[in-house]
Amino acid sequence: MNSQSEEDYLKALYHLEMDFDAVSTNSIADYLDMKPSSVTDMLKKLAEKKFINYEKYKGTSLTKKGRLIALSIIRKHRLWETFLVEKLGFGWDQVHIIAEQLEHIKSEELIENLDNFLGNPKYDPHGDPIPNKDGEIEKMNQKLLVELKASQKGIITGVKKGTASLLNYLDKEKVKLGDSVKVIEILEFDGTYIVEINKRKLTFSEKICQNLLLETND
Amino acid sequence: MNSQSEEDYLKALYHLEMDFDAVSTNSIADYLDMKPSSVTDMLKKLAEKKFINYEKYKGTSLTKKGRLIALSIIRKHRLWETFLVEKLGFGWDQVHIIAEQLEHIKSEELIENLDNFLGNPKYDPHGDPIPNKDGEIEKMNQKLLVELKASQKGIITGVKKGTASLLNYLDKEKVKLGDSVKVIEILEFDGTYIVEINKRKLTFSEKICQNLLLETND
DNA sequence: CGTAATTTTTAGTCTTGTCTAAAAATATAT
DNA sequence: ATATATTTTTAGACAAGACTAAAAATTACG
Ligand SMILES: [Mn+2]
Ligand SMILES: [Mn+2]
Ligand SMILES: [Mn+2]
Ligand SMILES: [Mn+2]
Repeated sequence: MNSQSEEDYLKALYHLEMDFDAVSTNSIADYLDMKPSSVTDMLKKLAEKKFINYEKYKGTSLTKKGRLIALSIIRKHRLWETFLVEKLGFGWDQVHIIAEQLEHIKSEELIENLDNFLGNPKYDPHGDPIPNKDGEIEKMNQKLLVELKASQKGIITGVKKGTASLLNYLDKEKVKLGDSVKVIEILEFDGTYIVEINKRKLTFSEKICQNLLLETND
Repeated sequence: MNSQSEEDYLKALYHLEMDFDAVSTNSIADYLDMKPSSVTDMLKKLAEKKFINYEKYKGTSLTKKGRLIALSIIRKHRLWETFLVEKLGFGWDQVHIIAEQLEHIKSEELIENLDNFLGNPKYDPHGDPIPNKDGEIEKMNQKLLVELKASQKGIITGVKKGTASLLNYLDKEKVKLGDSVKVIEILEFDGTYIVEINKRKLTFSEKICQNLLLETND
């Protein structure tokens, strides 16, 4: 069984991976309002348990195992928030702190019964999608890279149909699904994108940008 | 704010004070499945906070302050149990462990809203009275079935602690909380009770009679 | 490039809540 | 009443999870 603290770290990791390219020790410390040294200690523990990929000084990312745990906590959090608003009459702005505690209650059956009681809601009171019990979560905003403007970010989720060769190209460039992309600059005269992936600057033609799918957070 | 552990100790103290006159270090250790030395440590801390009266080697008792905290935890415990049974469809015997966690969620407003949502119930699914928010709790005229003599009557209000399996048995026999019981005959040689419930004759072993709680009118 | 600034990790401390082993106090029984 | 048994407390250890201060690695800049 994972501790409350471990669960909060994994959840933080999940949210930070959405918003920023690299998840740094300091960003976690900021997010959780803790000191970076405390974060380092916990990262070691989570790496030991194979919940994250962690290399000293190199930042960190969730493993599949870790992501599933994070999603199960987020599922609980959002179901409880829904309960608090729909059934107990709380305002949408009051429920987060309480759900922060309720999300750690241990009982598979409890959360499935709660889900059914609430009528298997798809979204929480803040409009965020509720992951299902297998950790599947609706992709909120799937966009093409070409739709992004300079400084916007996204996570690579796939390519458009009939463009398998693009996958090969990405592979060769060491770009994988799940990698974060940040638009650095868009060249005006031919629509070329300069982007940053894994701290490397890459150049994508307009055609590539028209076929590369991203998940964004707006 | 008190820790989960402190709250569990205070609740244990409250329950033990009901059943026994003096609350010994060992009885608390037994109840909470901990070592007596750990209990001593915690008793010092609770005494420091003025939640208990404690003198080395002399046993302990709750102060008014401590009793109020214990009752507020018991209130939460029983309201959550009621929620789990009434709204989420859990059985009597499944809810205690989950409520053991839920009772520690911190939010005054949460518990008041839950109380209203449930229609301000007076009793939990085990027939135990729910304290109000001022820590007032109904004192029941409760007896064990084994204390009744032939021809006496009572209303089933619950079972003693740690006898969840008895609840299952009663369920199977279609015996519910609130049912009236009349003692028809007590077999002398093994203490078996023949009782009438809902116009049906049932046979209860002595052990069952030692664990079945009734409300009587004397 | 080389130095300065920043980030991250290490080393060591603290608190909470548990434990074991042993000592001290109290209770029981001859 | 004294010896024995039981209960309770003390002393010391440990794990989790936080912190501070300082060292080490990385990144940024002149
Ligand atoms: Mn939380
Ligand atoms: Mn939400
Ligand atoms: Mn509890
Ligand atoms: Mn109960």
